[in-house]
Amino acid sequence: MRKRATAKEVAEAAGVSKWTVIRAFTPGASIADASRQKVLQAAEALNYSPNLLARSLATNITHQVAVFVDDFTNPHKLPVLEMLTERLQAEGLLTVLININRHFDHVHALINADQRQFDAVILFGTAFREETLGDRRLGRGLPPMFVLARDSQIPGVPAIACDTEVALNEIVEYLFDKGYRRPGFMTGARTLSTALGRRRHFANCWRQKGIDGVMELTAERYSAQAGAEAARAYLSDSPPGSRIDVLMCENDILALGAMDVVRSEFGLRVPHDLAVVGFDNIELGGGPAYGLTSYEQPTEKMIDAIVGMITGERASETIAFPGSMIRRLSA
Amino acid sequence: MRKRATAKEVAEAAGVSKWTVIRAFTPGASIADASRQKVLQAAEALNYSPNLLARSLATNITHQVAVFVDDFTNPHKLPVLEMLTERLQAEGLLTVLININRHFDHVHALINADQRQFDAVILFGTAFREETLGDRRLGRGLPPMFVLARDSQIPGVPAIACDTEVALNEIVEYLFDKGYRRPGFMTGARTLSTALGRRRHFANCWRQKGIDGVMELTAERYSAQAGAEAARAYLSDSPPGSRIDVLMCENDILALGAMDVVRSEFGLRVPHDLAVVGFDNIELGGGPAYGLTSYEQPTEKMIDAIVGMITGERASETIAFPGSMIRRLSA
DNA sequence: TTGTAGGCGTTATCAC
DNA sequence: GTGATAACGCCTACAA
Repeated sequence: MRKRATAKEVAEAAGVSKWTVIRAFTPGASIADASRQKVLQAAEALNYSPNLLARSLATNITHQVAVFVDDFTNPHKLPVLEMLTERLQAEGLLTVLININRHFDHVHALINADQRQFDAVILFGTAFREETLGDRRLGRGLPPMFVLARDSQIPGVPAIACDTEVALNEIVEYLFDKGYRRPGFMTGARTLSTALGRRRHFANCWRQKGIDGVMELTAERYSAQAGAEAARAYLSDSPPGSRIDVLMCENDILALGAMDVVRSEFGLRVPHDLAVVGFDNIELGGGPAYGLTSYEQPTEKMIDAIVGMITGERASETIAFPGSMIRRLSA
Repeated sequence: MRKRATAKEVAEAAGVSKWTVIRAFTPGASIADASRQKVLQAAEALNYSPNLLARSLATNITHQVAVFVDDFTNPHKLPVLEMLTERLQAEGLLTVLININRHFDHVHALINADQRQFDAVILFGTAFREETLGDRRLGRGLPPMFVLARDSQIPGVPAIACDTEVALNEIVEYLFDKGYRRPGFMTGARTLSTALGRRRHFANCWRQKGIDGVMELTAERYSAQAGAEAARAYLSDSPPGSRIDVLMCENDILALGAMDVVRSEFGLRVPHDLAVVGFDNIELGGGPAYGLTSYEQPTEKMIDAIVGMITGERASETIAFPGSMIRRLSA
């Protein structure tokens, strides 16, 4: 059976009151050195350490942050999670990773996060409509929320993301300079607004170059396989002469799947017959097997910002940072 | 300010005692239907839901499981995390993802997990020596621990993993049948026992085939880049005639990095000049760009087992499940 | 510097 | 079926 020593027990062993024990474990509390030593010694002997659960109940601070994730197929999530957990831990915050799926939806997760008194909720690459919240109002009951690596659909919920407008401008500028004139854009279908927003913006950039009409490819999910299927469907339907000459994909994992099909199944050369561009700059896209031209999100800045907002060192507001274009051989 | 309604407030609003409110939210409690309705109505109005923090303090059950991870470079971690969180959530358990690194080591994390009263700790792909525990004894104070996807170094801590003995036998059998005779094995250096154990077992299998001596390559970490460096170092030092003819890597990500170097920098054909085998069967290894022969861990069984042990539906004991060989073109 | 009351929001258990 | 008392282990405030 699990049985932890309590402050009371330590107090008895040390011959002081339990409040003195508490003080010994409270940085900056006024306590005599002699008492502190006695307490620490007794605590050591009893293997005592404060019960953070009880502390949280009393202080209303859990030092836990929920991170909602609904897409585990993009390898890019992993390094971001690594950095995020590290920074949060450096601030004394632990990360509760919550898998949003069919059986456990946003509302469910949010109610849970509320009941557990998490200090904050991060929507990492996921979002929901304002209506989803129903009657529950932000600011009362619900923990502060933030959207990471995506735009926010919910008024009052700040989004910390890469500046996609700047990114797409830079990408299109680059592609135009390279001489590409028949662009296509592949989205992962799942979400409406974000993906469609990006696609629309991509199209706008081309329009400013005098090029109207961006071919639209739609993958079923965000995975290499889905990217492959979408590329296959497109190439099967389009005769060689009428095809796009550059395909921008919403993220790298789609791009790699598409590239597989382009090269292996249709024998096309990348970038000569069809150029491919991704987004995220995942490690495997950078190797010689793909040499994928991509765009790197300013992950570090984004995480610094969101952690600062959670700790209160920084004002909570929507903000977008510029990333950097990664030029390789695929486009 | 966050302010949640309490059972007491609901009680006043509903004109009952707070214990009746609690009963209304306790499945299977004896309460009159009329009272329950009154309570639920009042709760609805006040937006009340039970405070799980207080409940945990009183019951000594947090419904939270800590998952320790110290390597975020292997993309294979992501789908496993997805399945693990989903299964845990299905059992009403949330996952606290803890990043073990220089600034936050196992001991630190374990003390924290203890203080927060987590129901269990999963060491996912990571482990430490028994000595690390110091004086703290298992079974008293510390939450129950499990090692996932790796062997356990700690007596009393069960490991749930893929049966590497069976796996390596099958792999070597396959390679031998294919005609390979000069094997090499690449480990990620970091950990001693597990990696070295695998390498030793790999060597044993070959010895049974009458082949002594397995070339040993050592990567600095588990990443494509580290795998590439290790392969580069080896190939640079070994003249063509004396080289191994098959390279088994401890995981896919090392294998992909190695394959990049083998093909692009040294112009060798895979598998003709040098065959490559990985472990984990990550999505990107399966595409035409690599066609990596690999070995798939029985993730689902492993997770079912560990979740069963945590919930107590299953006896806690070390167990290894056989996986399945994935034959592709790289070997 | 130290001790005391009272409270945080539940649950367990017993009396009515 | 319902109410009440005593925990759970800590923290904040105030008093000594």
